[in-house]
Amino acid sequence: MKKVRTRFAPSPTGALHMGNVRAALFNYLFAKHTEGTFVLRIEDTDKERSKPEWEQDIVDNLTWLGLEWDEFYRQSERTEIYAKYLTQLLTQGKAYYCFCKEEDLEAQRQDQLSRGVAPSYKGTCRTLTPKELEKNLQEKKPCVIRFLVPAKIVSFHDLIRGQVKFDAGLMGDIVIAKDLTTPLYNFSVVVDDFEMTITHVIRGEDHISNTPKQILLQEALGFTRPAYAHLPLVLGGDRTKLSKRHGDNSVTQFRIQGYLPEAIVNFLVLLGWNPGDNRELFTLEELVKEFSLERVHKGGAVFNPKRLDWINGSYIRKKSLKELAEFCKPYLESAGFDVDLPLLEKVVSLYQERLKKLSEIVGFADFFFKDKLSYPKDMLRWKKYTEKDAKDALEQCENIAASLKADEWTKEKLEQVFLAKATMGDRGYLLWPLRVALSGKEASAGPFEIASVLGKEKTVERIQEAIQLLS
RNA sequence: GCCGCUUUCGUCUAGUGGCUUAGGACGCUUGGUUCUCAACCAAGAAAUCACGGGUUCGAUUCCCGUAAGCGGCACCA
Repeated sequence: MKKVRTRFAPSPTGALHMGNVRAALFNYLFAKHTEGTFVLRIEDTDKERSKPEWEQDIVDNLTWLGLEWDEFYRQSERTEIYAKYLTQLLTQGKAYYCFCKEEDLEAQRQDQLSRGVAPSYKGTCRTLTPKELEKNLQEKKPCVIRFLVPAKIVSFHDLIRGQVKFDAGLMGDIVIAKDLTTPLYNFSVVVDDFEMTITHVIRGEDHISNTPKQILLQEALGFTRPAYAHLPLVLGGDRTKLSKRHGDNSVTQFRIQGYLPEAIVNFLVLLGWNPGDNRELFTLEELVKEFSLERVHKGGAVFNPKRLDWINGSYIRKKSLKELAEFCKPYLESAGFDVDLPLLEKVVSLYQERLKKLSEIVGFADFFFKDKLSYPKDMLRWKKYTEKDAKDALEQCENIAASLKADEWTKEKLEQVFLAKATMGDRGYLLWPLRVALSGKEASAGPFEIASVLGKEKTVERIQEAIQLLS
């Protein structure tokens, strides 16, 4: 059997977004599943809209996600190849120059639309005589190159959808290039997929109506036809195609918020695919082993951020403390804290199971890095107890803390000693004010956990500050 | 408007004619644990399988319509 070759072909006209990544991922998985080749092809034929920084964004994020490509191409570097095939079509009479003005075309389109006909080019320049053509070219009239679309029914087998049929007679002669050195999407794709011997074209469903155009072009050029698989769309909450309207869905944005690459991959693969059993969590390697196009869905899937959070949280819980500390460090630093890694490891151990995304570490654990805490006095009071009770509890804490030796300063020992020595109604009587005094928050890790990380000196200091607040 | 695709709990989905009183996960609710928040455990609510008609002894599963939704209809990709 022929070796599988797939490609991910983004255009660098914007940041890589989640919809793109899902397409990239499925191409990657399908190729790697059969030990095939995964090609990254930058489709930068649109000179105005393509920008190097967007290409960089694509490259960086794919790398970060672990979707490494085996071959890399840039369409802007392949103009001679397109020119060659363009000339071929022109000389064979399968393509022709069109001198129609854009505004005329637009008027035509509007007219067709209002009459309820499918808008398509009528083929005015198809019948230009050689003399007219010569004259127009000599006068350097603005023109484009159109493909003479044969009026026939095009049908193809889609690996996900089965047989799909289109009537090419309805689409009119499409523009395939602005000139010999400026090919357009539908043309460059066909040439490249052939030249790069792509065996499987796996792309979003939004390309399904481009497929017949590309097939006709292949036939005109004498190319072989790759297999097609059109993926269901990734949708926003309103069930329309995921786009800027739904907010910033760039990979970079998710990365900044502290989503892990393995979580993004795991989340995305489950949008339109499943292994057929109840498993939910997969590594990229497992996915490579399990993936198959047969199990890909037909219907679009809504991007559900809550589910991403859950998956991300479960990956965060799998990280070692060392890794997690390193991941969290930049967030605290950009919040203005000086971060010592060994300390951070301890801090992170308290919050590992609470984090849904790395950026949350700042809101959870900032109090470990602050010199002075600030919180309302009333926060120290717990439920039925009074401020006086809180003060009493804290004074007991101060005494107990002061009595402990430095080498006894562990979570277990602290808990044991505090609970044994203090006189209290219920645990909350002591634990709530102590926890608030140490963290300045209504929700946090337990007071003894915090104290063990904070150390004796800082713990006593914060207890005293709380007492003062209550005095 | 035309062409195409799609349709199982709010969401992601299992399900390939009887094993289904339609299963799992996220989210949600309640309880356990508990000083709080998470995590964890347990329980619960949540889908007349879009609708109508066939085929069949029997349809979520097969066929045909209808509806709705979405996608495409560029000198963007």
